[in-house]
Amino acid sequence: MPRTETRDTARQILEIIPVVMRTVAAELRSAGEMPAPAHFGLLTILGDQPRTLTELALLQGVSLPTMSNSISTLVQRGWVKRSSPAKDRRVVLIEVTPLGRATVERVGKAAEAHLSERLGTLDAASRRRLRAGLGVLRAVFADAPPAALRSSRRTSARTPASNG
Amino acid sequence: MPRTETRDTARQILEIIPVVMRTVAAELRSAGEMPAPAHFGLLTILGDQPRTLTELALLQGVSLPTMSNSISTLVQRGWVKRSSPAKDRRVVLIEVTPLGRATVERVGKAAEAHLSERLGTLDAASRRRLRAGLGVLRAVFADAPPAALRSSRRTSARTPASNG
DNA sequence: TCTTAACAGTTAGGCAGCCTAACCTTCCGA
DNA sequence: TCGGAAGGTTAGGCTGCCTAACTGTTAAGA
Repeated sequence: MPRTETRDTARQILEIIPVVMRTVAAELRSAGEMPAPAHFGLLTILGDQPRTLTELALLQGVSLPTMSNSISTLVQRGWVKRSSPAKDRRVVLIEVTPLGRATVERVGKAAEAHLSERLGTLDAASRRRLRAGLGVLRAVFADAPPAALRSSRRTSARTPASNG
Repeated sequence: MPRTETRDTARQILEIIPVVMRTVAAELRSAGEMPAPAHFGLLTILGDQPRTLTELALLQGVSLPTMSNSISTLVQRGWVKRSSPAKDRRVVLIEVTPLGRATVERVGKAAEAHLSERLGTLDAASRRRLRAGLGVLRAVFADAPPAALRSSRRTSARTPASNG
């Protein structure tokens, strides 16, 4: 990609993502008993299979303490539960509860309701572009975490360059 | 759009946006003296023309106190300055400083550098899809703020349905 | 076996963005 | 002139994110 095009894309991301984030967060807040946007992906990941804290931190790109605190919040609300396999008592396995599954479903519906208002004005082509673009974003930022799964932790689970 | 398609899009947004947000935030943090992601759009808006606090809050979809605090931060760093027009001394006009402009430029370059690594693996078609999708996101979330510019404030600058 | 290093997670402390409630100042219309 | 409306700021609180420091568990080597 030409340099200027990359620059432009970078600026677009910087301008738009925070706005989307705020909007989504506000809508979830207003919908009552909902997971924070940062926790929704977590519940979705856990919907597939139980995971350890370290795996989750790597997958989401946050530090271990942050993930530990996030999970504590989700546990408090009854959406996931911790368990320690007898095999290796250091690790903590996180599983989603039935209530957690129901909540993901509920959030999906609420988000759909809010979003359908906004998406209503779009033509079919724009909706297709939106979905395609989200797919690329996922590929770039979620499916291919920078240096995850082989970072050296103890300096956080992030890529070295990302440390504050 | 069919109901299930909207639902799916909503979930995609809920899963991906926070990850992108974290990644971008981490990269800006690691780059040193940079505006928070939430402040970048602000500087960009002010690059066009000076604005009042209320305008900025409406455009960005945040409450007036939040905008006031954000601006205080930017003032402290020397990126914008407050001024009161003699015409109406209630209002506060915010202008970007030369340093602020330079910073926007610097952030653009830093973001480009980080992003180009990630975007490097994409083929031309994917890059096009990414840009197109960002354009739609902007149209949906930024260019058409829900009920802004005609909300009744004192209950915040947000749309009534968005209040916590 | 015993000691030590590596590993998984938690706790403590701190920063930033977001919110509502309450407040101050300025403007304007009756 | 006086009271309400309008533009901002301050105070207090929540959450997510971080690093540093700590606890408990496992594994490896003398």
